[in-house]
Amino acid sequence: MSPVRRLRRFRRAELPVDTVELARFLIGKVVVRNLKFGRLIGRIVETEAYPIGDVAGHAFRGKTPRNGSLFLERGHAYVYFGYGSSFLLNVSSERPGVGGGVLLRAIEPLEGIERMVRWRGKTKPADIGRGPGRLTKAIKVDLHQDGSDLCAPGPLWLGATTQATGAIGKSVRIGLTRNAQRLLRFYERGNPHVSGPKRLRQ
DNA sequence: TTGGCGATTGGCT
DNA sequence: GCCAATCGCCAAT
Repeated sequence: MSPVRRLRRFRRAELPVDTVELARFLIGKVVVRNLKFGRLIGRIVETEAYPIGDVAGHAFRGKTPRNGSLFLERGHAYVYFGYGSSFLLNVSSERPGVGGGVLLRAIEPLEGIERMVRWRGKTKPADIGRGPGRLTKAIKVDLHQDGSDLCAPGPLWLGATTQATGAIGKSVRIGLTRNAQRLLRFYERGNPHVSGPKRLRQ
């Protein structure tokens, strides 16, 4: 864990206009959650791309009330409730009207760790933001944030610090049955906050 | 109207 | 590592 230096929010123009490129780009960047009590910051260490035409993606069958945020211009939040238990946070990733998203699968806590631990309950430090459902629980994200602009000042946004990013690994995505063979998962190699089995973390 | 299933988690072996 | 819990979505009835 290291102090957060020279934190700045992204302008939308800085985000790649392509789902897979954005998924890779976001490794090592940070997600900032502003709450009444203060600020929570997590460093993104694992993502998955759900590009245009991907049968495993929620945008595949077209726009519905549930997945509408995936069709917003890149840099908006798409949050959904999965498996009857967890909220999952995505970043919309294509042009307006085109469906695509990047799932944020894991963060390394940088700021507000005590608060994250309180909301997560009893857990190992490495597990605070390790997994997409744990991540949202740690930074208090739910359906209220669905559709919000992550490139605007406000309760939830994406940014960068000066901290260097380690080697980036690439693998199959986790937990899929359809279209499971494509290498669309990105992660910082060896980072203990990355989810999945050991072979998918190194 | 209904049944199967999923971008998961936590507890137990 | 395995498995049950949990519930909204959607395709098929």
